[in-house]
Amino acid sequence: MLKITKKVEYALIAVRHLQENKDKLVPVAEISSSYGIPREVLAKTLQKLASSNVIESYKGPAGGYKASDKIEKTTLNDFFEILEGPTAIMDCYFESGCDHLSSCNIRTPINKINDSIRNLFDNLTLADISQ
Amino acid sequence: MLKITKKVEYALIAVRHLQENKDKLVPVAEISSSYGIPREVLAKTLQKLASSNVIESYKGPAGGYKASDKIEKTTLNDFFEILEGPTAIMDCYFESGCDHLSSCNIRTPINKINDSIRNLFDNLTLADISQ
DNA sequence: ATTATATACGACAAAATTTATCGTATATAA
DNA sequence: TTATATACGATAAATTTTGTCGTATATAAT
Repeated sequence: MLKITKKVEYALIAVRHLQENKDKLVPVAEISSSYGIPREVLAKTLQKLASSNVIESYKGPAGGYKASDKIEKTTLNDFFEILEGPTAIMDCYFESGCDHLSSCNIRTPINKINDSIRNLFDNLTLADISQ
Repeated sequence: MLKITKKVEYALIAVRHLQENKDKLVPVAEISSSYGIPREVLAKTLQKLASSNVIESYKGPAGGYKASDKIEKTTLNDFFEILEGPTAIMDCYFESGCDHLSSCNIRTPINKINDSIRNLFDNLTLADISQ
């Protein structure tokens, strides 16, 4: 439990690779083959980061991705939410539809844990964890 | 991702129930039926907490569980690890056997995130999140 | 002693989620 | 026009989580 997904793992690998290759456009295939990541999975992941402007995409031959200016200041919370949706240790924190709400005795604990984690990830940027 | 498991959810519910019923021994069936939790799953979960002395167990008729003295001071990290093993956002943090270690470029980020989460959970007790 | 009730524990099945693959469309530099 | 790269939805495979079943052990009450 409390694991990150492969998507996020791949995204972190890609981001670091882009940060280390700021001078050029890097195609998905380069990252995919360098680290043994399935190409299509990585491609979709980078598409999400691109549509949120964490990275920039360029189509066509000699195209690829590059880190955007925004990348350093992106918080872990934003990064995770771009890829996986709202950060929450239980779905009921965001979704409705719990049958047991009236008898639920862990609302306070769950909220406290959630808030602590969100606070942590809101205050850690991609730059912070790279050093 | 970063979800807690049902096991942990059930354990939290049970712990809170025991804390609210310190005057008696509570059998699994009581908690199981009160909150709609599968009996066997809850039973195994409570067995783990009992063998780690977070709660105390008593067999036989009129037996059941009760909160131990230790319960208030138990950290979230200990609580989670009793139920789920080591806290880590990626398996490679504890296990060996990664094929890509040499080309791994996210060791530092993964370690930083992990350490931050562990630090958070080491400094939050069951008492802290209940208030 | 016997019985009823409760915890203890391992093996396995079902369900849900994550991960990977496939097919097609679109943009663009050469 | 062609080759190369991103964009995106549908579906299949793999893994993990969740739940069930069967059996053993302890103990209070009769």
